[in-house]
Amino acid sequence: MAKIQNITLNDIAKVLNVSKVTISKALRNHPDISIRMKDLIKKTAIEMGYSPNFVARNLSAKKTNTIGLVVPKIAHFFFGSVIEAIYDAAFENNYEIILTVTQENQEKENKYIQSLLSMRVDGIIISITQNTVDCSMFESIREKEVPIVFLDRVVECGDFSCVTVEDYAGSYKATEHAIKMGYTKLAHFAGPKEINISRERYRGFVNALTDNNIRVNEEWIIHGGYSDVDGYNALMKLAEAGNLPEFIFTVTYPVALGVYAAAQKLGLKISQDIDVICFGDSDVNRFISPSLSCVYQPTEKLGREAVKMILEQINNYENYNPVKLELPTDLVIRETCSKKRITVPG
Amino acid sequence: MAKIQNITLNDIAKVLNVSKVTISKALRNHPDISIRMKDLIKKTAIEMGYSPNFVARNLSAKKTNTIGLVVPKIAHFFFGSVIEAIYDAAFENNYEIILTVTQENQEKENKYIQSLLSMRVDGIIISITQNTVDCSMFESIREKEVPIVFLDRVVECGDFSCVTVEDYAGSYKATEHAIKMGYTKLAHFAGPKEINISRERYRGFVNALTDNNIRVNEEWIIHGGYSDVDGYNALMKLAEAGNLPEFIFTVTYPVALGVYAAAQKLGLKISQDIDVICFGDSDVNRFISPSLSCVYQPTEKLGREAVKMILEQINNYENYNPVKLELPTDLVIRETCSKKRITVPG
DNA sequence: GTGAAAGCGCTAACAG
DNA sequence: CTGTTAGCGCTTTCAC
Repeated sequence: MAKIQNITLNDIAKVLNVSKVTISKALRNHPDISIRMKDLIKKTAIEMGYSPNFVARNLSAKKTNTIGLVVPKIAHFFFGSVIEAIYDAAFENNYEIILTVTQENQEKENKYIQSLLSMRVDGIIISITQNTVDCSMFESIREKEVPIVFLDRVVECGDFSCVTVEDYAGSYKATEHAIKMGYTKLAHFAGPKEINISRERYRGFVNALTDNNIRVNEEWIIHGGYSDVDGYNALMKLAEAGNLPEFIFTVTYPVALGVYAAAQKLGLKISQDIDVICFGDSDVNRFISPSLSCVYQPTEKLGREAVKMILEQINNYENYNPVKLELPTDLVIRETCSKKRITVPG
Repeated sequence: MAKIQNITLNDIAKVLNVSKVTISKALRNHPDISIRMKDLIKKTAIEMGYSPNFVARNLSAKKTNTIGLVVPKIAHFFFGSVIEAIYDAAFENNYEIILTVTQENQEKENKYIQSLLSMRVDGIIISITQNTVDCSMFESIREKEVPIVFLDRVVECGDFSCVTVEDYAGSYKATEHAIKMGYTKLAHFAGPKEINISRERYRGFVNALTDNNIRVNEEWIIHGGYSDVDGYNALMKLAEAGNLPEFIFTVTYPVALGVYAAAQKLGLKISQDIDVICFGDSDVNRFISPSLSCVYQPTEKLGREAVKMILEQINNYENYNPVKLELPTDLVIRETCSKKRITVPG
């Protein structure tokens, strides 16, 4: 429209009677320009209210200093804190983040990736949806030679860089802890089978059982999603079947919250009647009652490592080899599953 | 680097032996081009793996189809859900969101706004930090004629469009409810005095008291931040002073969580010894025990309205007049503050 | 219906 | 140290 035109390099150049190249260089601190000139130019640029046009700069430089970020959710503690860490790390390295949220929808995921590609981001960090099975998009990204790093949820195919946490070891530890507390009837409310994180957490649970000579009861392994309703429904289902476990290991903290809700509905006391540990900490785990023990994931580190990885790839795509980094997890015991159980014989 | 070049309009043009203008028009469904030609062009574009270059397009079109979003936090339920709503609304309208997170830091806020301006976003939606007092940035945005909408937290100066919720009425309702439940010793853990939302919530609390002939005890009004530690510290402080209220109205839900934690530490039973209502719902309010009553904010609507407003402004900047929209809030009573209190005389 | 020319604002390469 | 030239990939007139 009749919008006021932004000041351009040329405008400054005219005022100062030099060429726009000089202005451009001065503003970017190019060594070519004398200090006095730089100071003068910077001063007038500010006075004139100059705002560099990144669109033009990016087109010309064939680089955007921008990282595309694709996540399934945002109103979830895990993603919220990973995203914050990624933003911080990017900020420190003078990169912008373009965040997209897929809402666990693969179609959206594809559209967003295409947008990011069209925006010519320098690289992409992605945590795939729980339904992402088709890999063609990622292969085409590889063909286009766009750096990519998978975060937490990784794709099965191809050889890509990724940062994950020790899902297997974390689950194993948590489950073993429950066994040591004296539980023998253990359930697992698991996630979608297709996703690496659910599968590894499931494996950790099962192996901890078999290693301790406890039979795995298939009825007590319920696959669902990652949200509270999944936990709620799962416990309700077990209650209906009239076959309750003593302990539940849940794949995420929202699932555990669902268990709390269902337990209240059923008149079961968490920790006394039925005990719980979940994978993944959150801001509220320590506030709910009884406070919720969990497998802690280093979200801050996860985000920062992802940024570090993508930058390395951006800065040296030629000689870059995919790296798979797995960060350690910790068992954080709060009130749930904290008391040794006195086993009452049969 | 030696990166594989992206396919350009020219590349497609050469293959098809037409001019790049024809390709450009066809791909954008311009009526100029015949249907047959369009189909052919679109088909080959896909075959060749063409990815339109938005950077070039934006530079040429002087429009980016992009909205800048500035928020103080992201790992917080309120912002998480507002942001998701904004993304959804933008997606439906074919706009991209560029999200920036200030971490309640005004310096970062300024830097991010400058970046967004340099990226030539078509408009900005912002929720300011709890420390933002300097208004010069927003005046300069107005001068640059960049559309802007304030969301929830608004700036005091100037006449800008904004979407907020009924902070005053919501607080008033909540406080009045507590009074009706029989409480006479009411406290308010408030937010920073400078921010509109804290101030309105504070006003609602105070007016509900005075309208019901209850004296406002200044000791029971504690100004702090919006996080759990603030709630924790506030209750601890009151406990030390040995002068506990019966009821606390907190400015946010994290502050209430802090109160829960402090109460546990102090051996006080929430709801029995000390009751609580908070402003703002979250995914966990109903899971904690006792479940937390609150003033519900329509986050989804808030986000969608903000997008609607900014689009209206973008599409018609000339004749646009600032709009101030205030969305209604609801009182959601769960377990806390749900039982009529039998007042025991002195 | 199609295309040639010009330009968006900036940077890189090279010449002075 | 400073400036000239060319071009990034696309869209917008305006001719044909």
